[in-house]
Amino acid sequence: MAARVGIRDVAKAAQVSVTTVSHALNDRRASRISAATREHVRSVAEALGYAPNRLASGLRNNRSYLIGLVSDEVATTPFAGDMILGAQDAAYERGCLLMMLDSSRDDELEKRQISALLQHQVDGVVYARMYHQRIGLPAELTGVPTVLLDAVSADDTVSSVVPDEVEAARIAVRSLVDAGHRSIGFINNLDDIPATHGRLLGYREALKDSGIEFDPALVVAGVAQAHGARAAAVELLSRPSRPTALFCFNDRMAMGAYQAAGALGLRIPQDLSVIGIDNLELIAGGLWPGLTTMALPHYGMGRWAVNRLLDEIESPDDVEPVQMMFDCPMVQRGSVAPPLQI
Amino acid sequence: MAARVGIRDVAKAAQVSVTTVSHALNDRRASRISAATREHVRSVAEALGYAPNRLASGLRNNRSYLIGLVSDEVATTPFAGDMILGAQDAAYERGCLLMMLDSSRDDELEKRQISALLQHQVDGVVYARMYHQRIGLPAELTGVPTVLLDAVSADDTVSSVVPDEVEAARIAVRSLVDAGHRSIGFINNLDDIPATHGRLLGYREALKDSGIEFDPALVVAGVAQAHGARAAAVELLSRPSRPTALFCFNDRMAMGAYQAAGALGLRIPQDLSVIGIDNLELIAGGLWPGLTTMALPHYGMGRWAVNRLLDEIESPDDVEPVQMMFDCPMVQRGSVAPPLQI
DNA sequence: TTGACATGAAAAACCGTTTTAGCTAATGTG
DNA sequence: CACATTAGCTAAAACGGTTTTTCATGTCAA
Repeated sequence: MAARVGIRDVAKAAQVSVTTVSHALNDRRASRISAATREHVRSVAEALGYAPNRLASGLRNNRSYLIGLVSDEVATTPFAGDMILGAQDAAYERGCLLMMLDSSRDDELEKRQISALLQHQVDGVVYARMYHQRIGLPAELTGVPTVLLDAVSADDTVSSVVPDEVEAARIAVRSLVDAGHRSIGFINNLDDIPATHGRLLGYREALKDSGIEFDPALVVAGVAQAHGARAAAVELLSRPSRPTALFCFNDRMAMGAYQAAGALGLRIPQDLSVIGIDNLELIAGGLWPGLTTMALPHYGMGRWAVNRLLDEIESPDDVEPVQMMFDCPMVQRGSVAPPLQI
Repeated sequence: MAARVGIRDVAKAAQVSVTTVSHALNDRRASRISAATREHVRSVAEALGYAPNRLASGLRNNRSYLIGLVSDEVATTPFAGDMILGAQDAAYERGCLLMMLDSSRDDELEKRQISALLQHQVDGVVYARMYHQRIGLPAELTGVPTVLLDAVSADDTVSSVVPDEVEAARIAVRSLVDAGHRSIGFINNLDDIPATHGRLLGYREALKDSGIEFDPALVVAGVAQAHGARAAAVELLSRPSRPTALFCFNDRMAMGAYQAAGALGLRIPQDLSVIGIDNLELIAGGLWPGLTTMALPHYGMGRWAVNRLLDEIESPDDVEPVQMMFDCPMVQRGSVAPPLQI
């Protein structure tokens, strides 16, 4: 590593004091320095390839320009990348870098990892979960600027951002209604999480808005994976008067619905329309025909979380926490069509 | 944020000098301090909840305990999480934290991002690619300890780790042979990347080892996605004497093969055996029946890269770069069976 | 001519830690 | 007993920046 060039080297080369160099480069007290000197110093710094040592300036300014991203299940969650990327882009745009931490395994580990983050003097922490949930914040984070990503806090003491589950389901179901379907099945998840309840609510509201009576028999549930939906879908589609469309809790379950349809000899979308949630390219783009689905706004939520965090850090007054909801856009592929018997 | 407790506070509370505190806590010059004092200082530090400021110690030691992870396409690559997690686990075990950076978009951005990393005084950089490739290292990284992850350098100047493509393919194909198949199709990728050539080579070697003559007509190619394999598989399986098994370039292409089989009325695994590469849980676990496939060792490669990087950082002599290859274990699900006509 | 004020630049203090160089008192050696 | 060694501890000097304070000019009004 070539001996780093420091502010002293620049000062020497430019024939001025280190103070002047600092003032010339950071626009802080710009008034105290002549334009000519500033330009001179800047060109010398550029020529020398000077880059400030963030450790040193962070030490003095009590600001590291580091943000911790604490998450769970990064490895097994396909949208993790989008959330991370959104967070990272926002951080970079505002001059910060992201420090990643995955603590899926145990709370003890999470504690120690968070304290490692704090030792590195992170300016704040984005506490991310890989699916929308309601959580309590680890005690280590009290007093540290924090924003929740894809989660809400049990007590509304910190800002958070989550997708609007109800609206996503409502839009999905309405699109089926608009295509002409009147008998729409819902393959739901079994877990007791906000998405499960929110999407059921949205399903019911969309039906109500369209003047279709809610039929509990059309709602079935399974584990949130392909095989969980397969059995449920087979059951639903084998009935004498089967639904003409299925709204699935997520894309994986929609994959199971495809398999059930295939087993029963139903063509998608001619005989059966299917819509999912998640917009997992791997599945939605890989299925045949492509799956129409609601995209979860992970990238946008990641951006929002970091931006909000930096806002709160940079203006420590006005710290009223904000609970944000993001809309889920629909991504049309080829799995929705009008029902045959219309 | 409660006023942080620093080494001075500990010194004051313990009635000793800051020097003594530093010595008592870091075992460095332990000989110079009495056991009694050390214990006393430690208990006081513990009681006060003292945690050292890594920025300050990094400044002094010229060691930040930060590692940069530069990657591309994190958002769109399903294995990204595994690589990141492996890297992060290894880093954490050795007292470091990871700083993430995704520079998929453009080289100019990558340059600036890497320089941001260097300003934060990272101890080294893991330069990761999301699929096995041969690359040149960005100029900004010369002189910075670097290890390549899932990539090899054009000139062998830095250590690197990649999966053993040839061996993975050989094992996959051999397992089909062992199941009794003699006519095995290979649906390859079109891109000119090491995986494409390596897996073809492994396919040919496995056939040769088994005394089966290589038939170029059994090798077809398409874009590395489900639809790319679908057409290729339909063509291959519609021939009068069709292969009884398909080795697919990756799991997405295997998904296309499933679709082709379904369209042609072939049951998996009774009428057709399929094997993939990647072990994408989303696909391999979601398909019906489950897909037998070769797992790419992303987690292990991530760990290795960070450990190797820290080894090189911690013993700057002995910097002979190492080119490492990782084996790919087979994950059996339900897509391979003996051929019917045996 | 002198005091008030503006401007530009240098010097010093500071951030929290580690390391170097001393200092003191106790111990060992002849 | 004189002297060297060493154990145990501490003050002070880094580390590389930023911020604050101080100082040296120059300008202008009274």
